[in-house]
Amino acid sequence: MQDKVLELAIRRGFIYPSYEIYGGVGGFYDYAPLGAILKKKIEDKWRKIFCIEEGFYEIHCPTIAPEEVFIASGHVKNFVDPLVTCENCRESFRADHLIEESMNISASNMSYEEMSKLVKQISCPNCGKKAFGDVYSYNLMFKTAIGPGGKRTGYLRPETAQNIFILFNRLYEFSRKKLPFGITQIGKAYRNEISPRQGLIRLREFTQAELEYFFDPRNESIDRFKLYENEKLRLLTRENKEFEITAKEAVEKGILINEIFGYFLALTKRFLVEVGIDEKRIRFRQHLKEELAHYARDCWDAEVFTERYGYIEVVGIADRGDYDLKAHERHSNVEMKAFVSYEKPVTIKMKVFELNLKEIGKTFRKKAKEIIKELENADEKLIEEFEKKGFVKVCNEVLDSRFLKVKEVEKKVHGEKVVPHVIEPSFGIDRILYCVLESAYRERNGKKILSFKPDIAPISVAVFPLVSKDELKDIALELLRKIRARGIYAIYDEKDSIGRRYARVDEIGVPFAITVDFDTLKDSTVTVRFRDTTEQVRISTAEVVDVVEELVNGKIKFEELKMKK
RNA sequence: GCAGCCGUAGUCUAGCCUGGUAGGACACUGGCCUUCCAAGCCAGUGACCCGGGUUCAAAUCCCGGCGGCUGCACCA
Repeated sequence: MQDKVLELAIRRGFIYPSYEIYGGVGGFYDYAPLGAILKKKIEDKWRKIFCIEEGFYEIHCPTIAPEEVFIASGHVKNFVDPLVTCENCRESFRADHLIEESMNISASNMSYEEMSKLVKQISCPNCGKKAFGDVYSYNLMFKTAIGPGGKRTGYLRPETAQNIFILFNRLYEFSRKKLPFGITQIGKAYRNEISPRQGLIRLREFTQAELEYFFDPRNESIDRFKLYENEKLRLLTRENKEFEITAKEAVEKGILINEIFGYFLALTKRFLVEVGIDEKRIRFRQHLKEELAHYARDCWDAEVFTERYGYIEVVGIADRGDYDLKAHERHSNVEMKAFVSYEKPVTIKMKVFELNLKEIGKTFRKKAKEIIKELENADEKLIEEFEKKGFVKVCNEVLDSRFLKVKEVEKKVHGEKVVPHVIEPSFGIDRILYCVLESAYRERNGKKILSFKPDIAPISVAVFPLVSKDELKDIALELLRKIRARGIYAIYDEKDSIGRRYARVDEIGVPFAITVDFDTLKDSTVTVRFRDTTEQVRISTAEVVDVVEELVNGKIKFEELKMKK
């Protein structure tokens, strides 16, 4: 049986298992009407915190990419598990783990052939027989073909990040060629999980919200850090120590390697709290060395404690260093660097080759271009060699003083090119949405309530006539129209008793209900009811739309409204 | 991917062993009633996961698939 939260989410239209009429497919969920609004509100909260307030911009890119992208990024090679299956009992194992455990040697750099040989000597931990087949790789990326004929291999992206790295030069230009800058993307990513389970926790198609923060590796401070430096963070370090500490202290003590980590951990916590997750359930866990992704130098996961699944990872904040930009530089032959100016230009004396281009051209013809390039980029070693021997060998040609000589030049250097480093907070929106649902779930007298924050709830307001009579209905419908005109999601219901209608909207987490009753006809006031306490206040029909808008936006709280009245 | 258990309206479930008209509760829809927290009355919609086999006859027995749960394995 499915758990209560998932059951409610499916029954009341937050999510549906996908492709049900054809038997369903594991690892895919539809966002139903209420879930789609909830997801959008969570994403908009993320945009507010990680884009608008930070001055970072969001981009949207294709979800299909040509093979080259993931060859460069390392996903084709590294996004795989070497598996081996016992021919006797059909049990599958990670081949490298098997070898490491039973032979006590490191298998991380072994080829599949080597592993296949070794694995034959190992008894199956399940049935005890030596019956392992060959080691095969299982790549978690979905493969597809671009265009007719299947000539060009493509993959569905396993993370949104690569698109941003590929666009580095464009985005650097857009950012007025200044570090640091941040670019975000909210979009779908795909991983062909071996066994997706646990509802929204492990999906084959999921939504990521990612920020790539590009910075000069020699300057790891971040101005805005002081805004969040006193935020308390619960950390679980690689050494398995768990404690609470302020962001500032964690950086000062070197637990977090720089202010940027401190800043994004604090910002992440703020986001999770603002969508309605209890801060007591949030912790940041540092990845173990062997757990790190192929691109990561360090990584802290934000984990949320759930009743259903225990601690689950909802955010990964990774220091990707210069791994990705360098990888794409190498594979695409496009330079991906930022120019960082020095505070003052530096004058340096250096030796360079002065070339006799005419002579080189005449002598080496077509090869000249290549030779010139080599000599222009010559390093100290080569120049030294020339000074010692009187000639150098470049591109298999010998060049002596007829072609070049050494001269000393003074150069004013204004700065240098650096490959920016990247710190990447990456959010799993679907998992966060589950945490939001679970955090909001309550039971009251046997009735189920989703106690969303007012600005996160999919439907913000319900409007009811106390009983289904025309004179009350007309007023209620007019209020409904006015509320909707403000861009607020509102619903109307006149069926069944008022108590039943309150219960119905409590179950989908509508925070406020307006009821038109017989007093409304006398004094033009209506009641506004708050979901979490069932308390009511009377507000004039003239004011109620403004008041409700403030309540929904969180500008005032219901308790404050109650005090005023 | 392996193993065990499971799959009946929107939900929870009876029926399955022992083959023969699939029953209930809640929810939902229409109507009546109803002056604030799942009231009542009347009427109604709605289901055997898919495919194959056995049989005169399959929700029920058998096989395969799909899906779910649990365990193992995996999870950047």
